[in-house]
Amino acid sequence: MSVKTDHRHLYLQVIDRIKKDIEQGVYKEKEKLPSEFELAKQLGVSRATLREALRVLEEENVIIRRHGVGTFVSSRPMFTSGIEQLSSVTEMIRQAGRKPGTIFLSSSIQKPTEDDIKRFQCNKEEDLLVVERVRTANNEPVVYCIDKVPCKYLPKGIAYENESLLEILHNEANRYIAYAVTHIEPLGYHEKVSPILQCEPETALLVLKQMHFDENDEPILYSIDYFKSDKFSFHVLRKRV
Amino acid sequence: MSVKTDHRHLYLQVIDRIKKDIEQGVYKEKEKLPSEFELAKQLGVSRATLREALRVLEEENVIIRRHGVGTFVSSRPMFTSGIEQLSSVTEMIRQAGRKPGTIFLSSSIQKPTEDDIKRFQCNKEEDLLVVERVRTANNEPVVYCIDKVPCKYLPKGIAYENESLLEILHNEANRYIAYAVTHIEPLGYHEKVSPILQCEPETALLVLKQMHFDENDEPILYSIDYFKSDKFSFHVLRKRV
DNA sequence: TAACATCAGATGTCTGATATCTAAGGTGGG
DNA sequence: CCCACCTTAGATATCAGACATCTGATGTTA
Repeated sequence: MSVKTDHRHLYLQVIDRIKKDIEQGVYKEKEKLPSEFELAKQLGVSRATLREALRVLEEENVIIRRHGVGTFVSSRPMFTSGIEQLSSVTEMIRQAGRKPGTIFLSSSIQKPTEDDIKRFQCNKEEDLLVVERVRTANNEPVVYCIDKVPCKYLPKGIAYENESLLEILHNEANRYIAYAVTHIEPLGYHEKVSPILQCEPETALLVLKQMHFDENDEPILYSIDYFKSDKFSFHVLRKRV
Repeated sequence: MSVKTDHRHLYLQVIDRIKKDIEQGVYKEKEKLPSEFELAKQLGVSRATLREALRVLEEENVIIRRHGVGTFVSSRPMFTSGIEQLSSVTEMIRQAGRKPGTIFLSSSIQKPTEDDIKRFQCNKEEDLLVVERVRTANNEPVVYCIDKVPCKYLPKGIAYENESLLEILHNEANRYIAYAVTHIEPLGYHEKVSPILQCEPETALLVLKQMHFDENDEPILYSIDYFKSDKFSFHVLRKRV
């Protein structure tokens, strides 16, 4: 084990450990895991804690459990990718093995629209910072972004040009974005955006409109991202209920 | 309690019970739930079982737990809707309060393509049933569907025109679709599909390409659905990892 | 008034037990 | 030889009760 102690809850560490073991091939697809008793002993945790971790992994479709039989690695474990996972555009580009970049277009202070007031649960006099950017991969424009965030969440005199907004919110304002509700729309052609992204006429756009919340469910950031569909691909795991 | 005993696992019943209580307003948004000890006593289960249920509910963003403080109803509990939930197109239309219908275009037996072989893990001589349909809402075409399913999963001499494919697979072949991996793409204009759906030139399409699996992770059904974007809206809850 | 100490109550974790399910193997009658 | 039934080992499901640790509130003291 490494020297640095992990202060996160035990069951989370167990989840990560098991995921890592599956990814690294310690347990292969469809293979049976050791029994709960045995696995708990190996990991040095109680069976109850191990079971909480397994319950989450089952929920995430990483493993399959059968009463009286055993626990198996799902034939299609899905850790990564997937639109359900919230990651910054920068991260997506980097994971695709490209060099991320940003072209800064504009930033302004605006009053909220009717929809903004609903979204942020704010009053109509509150100031919003609106930032307009183009994200590039290997210097090629791939995403057009508009971000709106109430000024009260931001420290004054920050250079939005360089850092990621998520990072500024986290580091400077101590607001950690925990999840987002994302609306998905297709767009054939956009008078302003399509030329910016140098889209061929037949290239459609995928629009993600996202309301970001922090751990306390406070609405922090609203963003609209236009993705060039020939450069990005999204997928979702859909479960029957 | 009802007479019929519930043979599903206890923790699943607890999950449903708590969800129902939240939906029916027994516990309101942001409200604190009883302590685990108290709640377990109320529900007549052990604390360990209750905790497994709470762990899943936390994973689904229905509740928020804070060590040493308590368990709270999320301010935005999301049971329903959302693209992560796998439901048939018929169901979507019905939930939107419209009358679902189907226009049957064609069905044929085809040999699998290269991609199909990979998808279904079948050999190149296996027969696939390919069905082509248009789904309507209040008699207006809204979705164009192509479904591919290996013939071996289907009984012979079935009328695909009327029933849902998912239902046929469930009732006749005893194959229950448990989940699907869905790829999302935008499409500006499709030479064949756009006219069928009577799309205005500026109306883009959202394409969902879905590989459906049963409980044993066997690939059963591949479908491509073209949604008119002005009639359908999708959203996803994205969590940070 | 501000920093510190204490305490109640909540979630986190552990231990060890029993209940129930499943697959496999044995056993006997046909 | 085969099939139906029984038994059993081993796995997950659930339980009960204990202790550990964290958090927020309250009280105390310099």
